[in-house]
Amino acid sequence: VSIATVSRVFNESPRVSEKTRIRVLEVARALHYQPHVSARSLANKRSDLVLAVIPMLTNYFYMEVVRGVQDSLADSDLDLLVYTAQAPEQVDGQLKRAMQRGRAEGILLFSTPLNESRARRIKQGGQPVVLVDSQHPAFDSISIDNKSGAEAATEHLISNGRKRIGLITGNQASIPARVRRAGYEAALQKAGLAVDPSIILVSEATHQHGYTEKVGFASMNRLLHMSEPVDAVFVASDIQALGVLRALREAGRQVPGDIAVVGFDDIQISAYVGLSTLRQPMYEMGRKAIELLLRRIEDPTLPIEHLEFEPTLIVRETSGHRASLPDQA
Amino acid sequence: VSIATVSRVFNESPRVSEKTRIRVLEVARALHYQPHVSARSLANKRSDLVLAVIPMLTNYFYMEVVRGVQDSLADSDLDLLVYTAQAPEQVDGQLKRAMQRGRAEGILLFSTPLNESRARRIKQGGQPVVLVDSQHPAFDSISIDNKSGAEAATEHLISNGRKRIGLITGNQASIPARVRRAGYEAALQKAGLAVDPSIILVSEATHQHGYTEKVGFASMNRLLHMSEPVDAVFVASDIQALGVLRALREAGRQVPGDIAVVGFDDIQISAYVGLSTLRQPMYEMGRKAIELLLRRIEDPTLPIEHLEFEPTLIVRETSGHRASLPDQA
DNA sequence: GTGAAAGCGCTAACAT
DNA sequence: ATGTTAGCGCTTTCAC
Repeated sequence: VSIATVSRVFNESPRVSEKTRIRVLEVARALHYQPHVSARSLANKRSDLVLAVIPMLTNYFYMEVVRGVQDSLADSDLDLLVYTAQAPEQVDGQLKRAMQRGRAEGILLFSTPLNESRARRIKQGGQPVVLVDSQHPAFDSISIDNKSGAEAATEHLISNGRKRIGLITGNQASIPARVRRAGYEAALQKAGLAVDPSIILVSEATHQHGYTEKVGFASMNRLLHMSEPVDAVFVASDIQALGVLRALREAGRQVPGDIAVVGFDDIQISAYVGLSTLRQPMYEMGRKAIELLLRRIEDPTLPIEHLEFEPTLIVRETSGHRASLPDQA
Repeated sequence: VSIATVSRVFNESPRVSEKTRIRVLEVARALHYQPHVSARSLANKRSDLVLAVIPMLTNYFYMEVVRGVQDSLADSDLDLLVYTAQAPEQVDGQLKRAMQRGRAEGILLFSTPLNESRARRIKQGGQPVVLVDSQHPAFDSISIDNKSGAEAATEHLISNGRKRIGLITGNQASIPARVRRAGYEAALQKAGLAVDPSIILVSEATHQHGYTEKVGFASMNRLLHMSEPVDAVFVASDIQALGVLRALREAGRQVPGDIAVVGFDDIQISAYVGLSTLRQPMYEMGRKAIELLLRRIEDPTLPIEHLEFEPTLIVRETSGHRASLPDQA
């Protein structure tokens, strides 16, 4: 019963005889011995910890991503330390806290646009970082192709025979909001349809970047009171789309008869209300994020990688396939 | 520029002159010096970590509780380590992993019924543990009063003038499922109504203890095909209630006209579909859980505390107040 | 294959 | 008010 030997046993060193190995293990169990994590990590210079900095964990999108993260992590001996904010403004604080803890194997940073100062601070930490749902040239990232998603949504509505398609989206301070708008406009132009700014409703709200049920409700009502009515709306987020549907219901409009609606995100509720939308492969993104992070931890010299997932169009009741007239745009 | 002094500065010891304090801080910042967490915690014998073992983090209930937990933690200097399972069977594994990490300040164990062997193993760990959404005499716990909630739901239906109230609940292996049933029966008896086993539908499913949309759908259909129809259903979980509502819709029944429905949990979707239900104060439970844990950490000799929250009835559209006939039961 | 000993970066008691 | 020193519990050369 030595001491270095015990260490060797617990680290599965081959340089220990089967006999003593078993003996040590037995005694350890009898004594309820547990190697001390901090001491290990001090001697090792590794922490077995992955940090996740998440705005609004309470969001279905993040939950699902975290589920993927956890599943991936389960195969390794890494544990997950979660820092959540209640609002984007708090992200910086949580990030600082996470970086202070330092010495984590790596950090997953969710949905946080990186300006140069932020990027520099993070680089300085010297820890591997993977960006989830945002991008920056200096870091590995996992994101989704918002533009092509928005295009797909809009094209779907066009091929449904819709002629006047409105857009309801979030605050243009949000990058996804801008990109989704770009995709919408691109699809219209590709189809030779006019882009009419009067039916593009961009939220001015800062709370949640305007991605709320309320904003959707109000925006749809504005759209309804316009002289030249729309026959479809692409709503850049499902949560807003819920408000849109409520406005339509209260106004007595048929969906998709009078007006078709397509959202974005495929949050959990969407399936229940029959909302057509674009699904992001959230779980897969979580798995991939850890994969990227582990790869980077193993070899920090690897070239930076940007993975972009394609959202997939889910057609439900709010945008049923219309008896399509021959398309003579 | 000493060394112990630096330590003192970072631990805000009063025994250091303002002058050197500032000088140390400056140099530290210039050098990007960060105290090493593992070394601290080794010397300190404290880890600044709280562990949470959660089955199915991806569940709205847990998310909300975790939100409360995180908010409470934000005021302290503790961080949250999350262990999630994908299924109750995995909880043991995750719990073991959590206990192995050991040396956490404390553990929050969610929704995990403790048999004696499990309880003993946990006690052995010697760490403060707070049970959330379960109970055991040997540990502090936070739970909700399922019985009185179920009673409230049933009484609400009775006072609505409903005469024949069915019950749809989960697998009786689940304690909440059993307790909610007991509450339902108690309320009926109190009102002098008969308890009819033929309209009490208990799920046999093991997956999620039968708390799924599918099970709700199937159960309601069975209820619909009985000779003596019900005029109300108390569904012991909102997720099942969603299935119930779908079954009703597909059968062309009016809600609450023909049949009233009350769920339990108040998951996020419930507000959108107008489901009457019982809300658990999830966020508050999270905050309280940390409060209890911190108290216990500070003074392990404190008497064990069991906090029981009352769920509150939320009346929405699926159980509108009927023009109530004079109650002459 | 096993033990002795140095050291990981910090804290805390002690000394000054 | 500051420096010196002995651990905290482990890993890891380096001997044997």
